[in-house]
Amino acid sequence: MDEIDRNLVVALQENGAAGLAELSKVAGLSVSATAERVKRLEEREVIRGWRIDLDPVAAGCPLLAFVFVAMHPGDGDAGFVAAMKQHEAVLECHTVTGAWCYLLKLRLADIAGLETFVSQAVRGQPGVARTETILALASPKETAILPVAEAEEE
Amino acid sequence: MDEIDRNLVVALQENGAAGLAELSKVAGLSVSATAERVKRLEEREVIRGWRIDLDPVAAGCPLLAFVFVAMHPGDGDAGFVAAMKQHEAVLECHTVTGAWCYLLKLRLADIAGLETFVSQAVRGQPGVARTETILALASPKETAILPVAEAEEE
DNA sequence: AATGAAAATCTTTCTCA
DNA sequence: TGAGAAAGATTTTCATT
Repeated sequence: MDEIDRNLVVALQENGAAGLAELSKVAGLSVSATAERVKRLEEREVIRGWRIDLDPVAAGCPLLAFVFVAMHPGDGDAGFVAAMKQHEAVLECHTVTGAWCYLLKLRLADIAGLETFVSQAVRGQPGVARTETILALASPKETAILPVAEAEEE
Repeated sequence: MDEIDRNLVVALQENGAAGLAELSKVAGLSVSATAERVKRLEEREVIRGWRIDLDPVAAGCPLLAFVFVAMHPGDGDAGFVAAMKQHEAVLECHTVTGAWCYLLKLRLADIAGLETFVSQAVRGQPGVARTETILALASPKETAILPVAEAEEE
């Protein structure tokens, strides 16, 4: 990750459909050298994949909720984590500091779907002790674009 | 958003670099008809943009934190929201139900950066009454791939 | 590693249904 | 709105520095 890779990655986060002609200007390299750079970023899994930014309303999952989960101590959590990974509605599952064990980020069609999901898919899991559900009423900002640190050689 | 659009969007969420040849198989249409479909999905802003999935460690922002923010009543929050939108470290800013006003999702380089950011960029904002910071210790799942509901005509 | 040009591939446009 | 073919653009490969 030198300065050129950094510039490429910043440009591709804004516009993943940018062509090599455009990217070569960003990189200050020829088209073929730029293509080689992008290929190596993929090989090193700095770029893990290519995605689209999809409108959640159009996708039919306008409801955004966060769910804190506390587990009974002692029981392993592997089953719980595996279950969360399987559900499409679970966009994120983090282990967290503080009073709770997990924080989930969910996207669902509506409140009825949330009710069903939390009571069955989450609270139905073995080991779950308590949950707390928080609804997002609005999202002034929601991006997957990461801040990219200044270049440090790798 | 008919069944074909839905299939296209599901395929593109998995692989945004899929070519029209591959997508036309998914859609069950010719290449040109598929190209027209994708173009219309962009025009209708169902597809809002093209992105890469970037490794946060390689990007230099391995630390993930959630920050709850309570505001003093009465003061407008427009300034706070505008400030959060400007900061790259703030990936998400949601207004939420419950005891807090906002939930922020932050990505930063390290704990020192988090300390500085929360005390200055967040707690330094006019109107902020209290904050609570939660660290993610691990993220068994973190995706931006949305669940796409069964087709409903638009 | 990078360049420039040739070759291969993919996307876009256009006509017709 | 879709299919197929031609035209145009882009990506990939390769020889060279």
